[in-house]
Amino acid sequence: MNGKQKMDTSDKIMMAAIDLMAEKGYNGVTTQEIAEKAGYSEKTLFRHFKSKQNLLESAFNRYHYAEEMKILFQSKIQYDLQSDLLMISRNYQNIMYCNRKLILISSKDGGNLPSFHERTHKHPQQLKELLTEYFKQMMHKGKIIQTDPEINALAFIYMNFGAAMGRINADPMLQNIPFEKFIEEEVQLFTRALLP
Amino acid sequence: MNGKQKMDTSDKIMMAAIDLMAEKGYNGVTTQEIAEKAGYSEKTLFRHFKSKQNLLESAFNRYHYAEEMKILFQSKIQYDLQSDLLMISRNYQNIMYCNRKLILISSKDGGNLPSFHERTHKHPQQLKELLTEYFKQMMHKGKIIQTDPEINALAFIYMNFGAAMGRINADPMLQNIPFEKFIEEEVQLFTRALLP
DNA sequence: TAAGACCGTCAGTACTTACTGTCATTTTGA
DNA sequence: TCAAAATGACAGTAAGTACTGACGGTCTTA
Repeated sequence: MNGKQKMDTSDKIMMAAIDLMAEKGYNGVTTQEIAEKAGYSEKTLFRHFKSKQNLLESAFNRYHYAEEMKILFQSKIQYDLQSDLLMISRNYQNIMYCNRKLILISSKDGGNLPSFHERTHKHPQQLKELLTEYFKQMMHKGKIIQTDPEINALAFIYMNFGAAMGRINADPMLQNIPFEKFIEEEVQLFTRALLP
Repeated sequence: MNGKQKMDTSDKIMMAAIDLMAEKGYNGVTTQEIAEKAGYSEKTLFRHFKSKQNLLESAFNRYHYAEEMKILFQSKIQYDLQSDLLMISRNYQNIMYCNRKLILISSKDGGNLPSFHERTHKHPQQLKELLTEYFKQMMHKGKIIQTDPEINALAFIYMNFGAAMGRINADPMLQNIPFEKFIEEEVQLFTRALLP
């Protein structure tokens, strides 16, 4: 097989699948529709993927963007509250935006597709632990006030999660505000709340 | 028709439909399954609802809990930041929790079901406007610092939205923390950030 | 030019599923 | 106790859908 040619076809089909499934859900889209959107016949779709489920799994593996938060924490933390939170928030939002369509599919059909939910819920858990540990250290250094570090981490994550979902769903509430500005102000709000 | 008896049957079927659709999505559940879960035959389901779509719409109308945020603001605001935010947050979380299954259905199949997305996105928009206006007034009274009231409103809503989604999806991150405590701390964090 | 990789068309299979019709049975209320 | 209402059992229809097989065409490459 040529490789390049086949890769192009597979890619087009996978992207079409992601687009349509993000919009209408796994069960809301037919293999016929996916093939048509990709510009191929349904037969070709099944020549490249052995089943509809296999198509989704392949697409997920191919286009799932995962950045290791742990490395980020180890390498870029400066123990300056504002710049650290800004760095974390920007990276989180970047990951969420890169994976936005997979996130939509996961939120629609996560219950049905087995390995899906697991992989989309491992990262947040890790982030919470890293962030909790970070707040603990900052408290120990006397750089932030004494508060529950776990709850602070949760609040920060949930605020970022809410904003990410708003952006993904094109929330009209966000229309008038540049997203980057929202992130900066959100971080500043947190900073004011936690600085001694 | 008796009315009472039929209402019981209809209710059971609607609740079964909501339960299953919240779990597996509109297209992931069959009328057969719904009827069985409700304890009736599929035929009876179609005697009470003319179609699957009609069943969902009826269930939505019957069980959609809508509290007027506007009235809440008009009657219960005291212009004390901490108690006001706590009241707003508790009410918001209450509405989200009452509608949790409908919210799940809406997030899965909102794209397909026409009138759905509209009705689940009108309230947040109104809340944002009320909250923005509230922060403006608080700034004018000198009770909070000078910041962008719209962004503050957004941040507060998104943090609450994120937490609500976490609770709805039984997020393991929330396991160790009583939800009410999280709400209180979250409000306190906001209060510290905005008080002069 | 010949072989092979890739694709389209079309017909078709097997299964699911929303929805209906018929008739008998049970439940309910006056 | 009787009539009406509600339900179940079962068979069946029509449409949709994932997936396959057979054949022929086109394009690249050696």
